[in-house]
Amino acid sequence: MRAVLLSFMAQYSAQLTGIFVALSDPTRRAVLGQLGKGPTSVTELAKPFDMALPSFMKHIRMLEGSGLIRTRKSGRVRTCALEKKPFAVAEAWLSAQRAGWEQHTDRLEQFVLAT
Amino acid sequence: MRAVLLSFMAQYSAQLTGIFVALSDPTRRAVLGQLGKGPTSVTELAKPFDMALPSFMKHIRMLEGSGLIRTRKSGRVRTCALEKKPFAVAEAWLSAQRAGWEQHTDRLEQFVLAT
DNA sequence: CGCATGGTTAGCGCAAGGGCTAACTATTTC
DNA sequence: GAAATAGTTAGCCCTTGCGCTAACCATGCG
Repeated sequence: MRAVLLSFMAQYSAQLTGIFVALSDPTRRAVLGQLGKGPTSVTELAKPFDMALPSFMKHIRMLEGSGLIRTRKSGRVRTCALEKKPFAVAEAWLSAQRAGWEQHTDRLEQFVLAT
Repeated sequence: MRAVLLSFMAQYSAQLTGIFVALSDPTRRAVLGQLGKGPTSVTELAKPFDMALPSFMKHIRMLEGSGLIRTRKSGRVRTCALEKKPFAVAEAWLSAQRAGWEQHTDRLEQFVLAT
């Protein structure tokens, strides 16, 4: 029961870590901004950046690994699309922090914030 | 004029990078959660973590470097306190993304998101 | 004064991040 | 079928992140 909660927390924390790591690079943030306009192929996405394709692909893989984008290959072209849920996860953590500033009363919340 | 905007964008992007890097570590997130309850000394903050002090201090320095906390030493004890503005910066970027999903019309916004 | 407490500095080790080139595979397209 | 296009794989380099120990101030207290 408590073990279940702890395991949930561990996964949640790992997911948060992945998301924030992904967001911590300007190239990846720019890619996300671009994908906000709609699904795009890798080569198309890479165009604005002065970077070799393999390097760029690492960013794509990292974005996909964190769940921030979804990717599908049809024919020889891989198309990337935004995945919106992880953004909500990040926003939720931030607003949980904010919530913590105001009231320091809820014990479960304290446990969550502290883990 | 345009150069000014570009320079602003560069700093903004660097700040965002710093913030997300800082948030991408579980220990640092936990510290922030703790600091939500009020200012705390380094040793006090370090207690829950099975980590040597110098290692822990690196996290503190990184949090301070990103602007997420403020730090002041009086006597032999260094006290850390939350700095709330950077949280707003992160939230602003996330909500700008969200805004980008809905309408792709504002040209300045596109420029901002893409940089 | 002398010792405990709270940080700090220096240096070391390992893993991961972010970039590259070279070479290769798998589709289209002409 | 040959050549261009779109990714992929492998391997290398260098920097940074995150942990450690050992040794060193600096302050507070008995």
